[in-house]
Amino acid sequence: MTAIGFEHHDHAACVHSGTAVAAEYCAQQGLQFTAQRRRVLEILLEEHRALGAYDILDRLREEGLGAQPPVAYRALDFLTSHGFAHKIERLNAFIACAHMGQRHAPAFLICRDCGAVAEAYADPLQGDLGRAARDAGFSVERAVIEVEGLCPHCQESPAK
Amino acid sequence: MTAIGFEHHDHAACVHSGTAVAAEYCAQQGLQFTAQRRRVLEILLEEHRALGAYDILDRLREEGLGAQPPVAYRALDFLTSHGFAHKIERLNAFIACAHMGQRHAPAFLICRDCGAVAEAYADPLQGDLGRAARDAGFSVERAVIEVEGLCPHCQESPAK
DNA sequence: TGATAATTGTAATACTATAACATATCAACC
DNA sequence: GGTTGATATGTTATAGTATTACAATTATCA
Repeated sequence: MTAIGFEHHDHAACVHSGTAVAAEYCAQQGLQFTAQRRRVLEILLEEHRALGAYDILDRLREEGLGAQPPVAYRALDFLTSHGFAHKIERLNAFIACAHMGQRHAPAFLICRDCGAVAEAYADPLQGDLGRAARDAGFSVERAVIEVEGLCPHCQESPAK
Repeated sequence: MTAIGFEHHDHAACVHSGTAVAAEYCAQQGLQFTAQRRRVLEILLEEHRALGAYDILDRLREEGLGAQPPVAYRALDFLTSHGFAHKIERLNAFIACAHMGQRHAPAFLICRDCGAVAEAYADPLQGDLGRAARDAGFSVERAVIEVEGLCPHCQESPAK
């Protein structure tokens, strides 16, 4: 599995397929894929970058889909808890999942110059980290793995 | 290098040696290890857990060392930028460095039950993550690696 | 249809962090 | 020792992120 996020691609297609996968999963699991939740996922897929909860809230407000912070946070909680989106802790921001429907332990590559975020995969139980956890007798449930640096494009021509 | 944080040990000793290492390093580098900065590091070493900036600010206030948020944030910026403390992004909190004076890429094991945090080491350039970064042409400068789960103690007798 | 659970609307507030600018202190040089 | 420029501190105000609490509505299913 390779990182997704720095190369160009067909946005419309990933918005469509992303929401379709989420809708399908919700139908199977008896989850309500409501208009608000769907719209927030669409916004994340359309923007294809990490957005703050208040950026999303602004969009919802414009569209008359909700005006108060809990509206955005609830939808984001739903999406993140079911793996349709992820929170980037380093940025206090959210991004649509790039591997929708696949079980995965996400890791993120964050460009400090242009802000682009790519989603990769990294098993937290492998390598140094897994060894340290086992040595400490720590049972791993979830991992936040976020790497900062420069994306290929910004190494050549800095955005700022 | 093994994780430090879940086992008991001599606090007074680590407060003393931690500040000594920081003081020595600052002297060598021509950095000002001021009373405020020293005190914040001492507080972090004494508590030996992740503290929010405002927890620290409360302590400083009690001691008459500063009453406004920038006081705490500035000291924490100094300490984190020189490796004497680390920010735990997942918790929006700060913890004293457990490997003071050693060059290292820290990783953290966070117990979701009791809140204890252990510091481990994990080279972000190894394993899946390093491979994904290289494949994407991404140059890594810094990594946030924070694992959540249960510490050995809370696996046996949950704190909550 | 009625009971129950899940979702949404809304106001208020808590928590986290920074900008901006004035004052004070330090370090280095004359 | 005093001047100067850089660094650090004091303080006010504000920006940005997130949650609590409770009322109203909508969905689900017996």
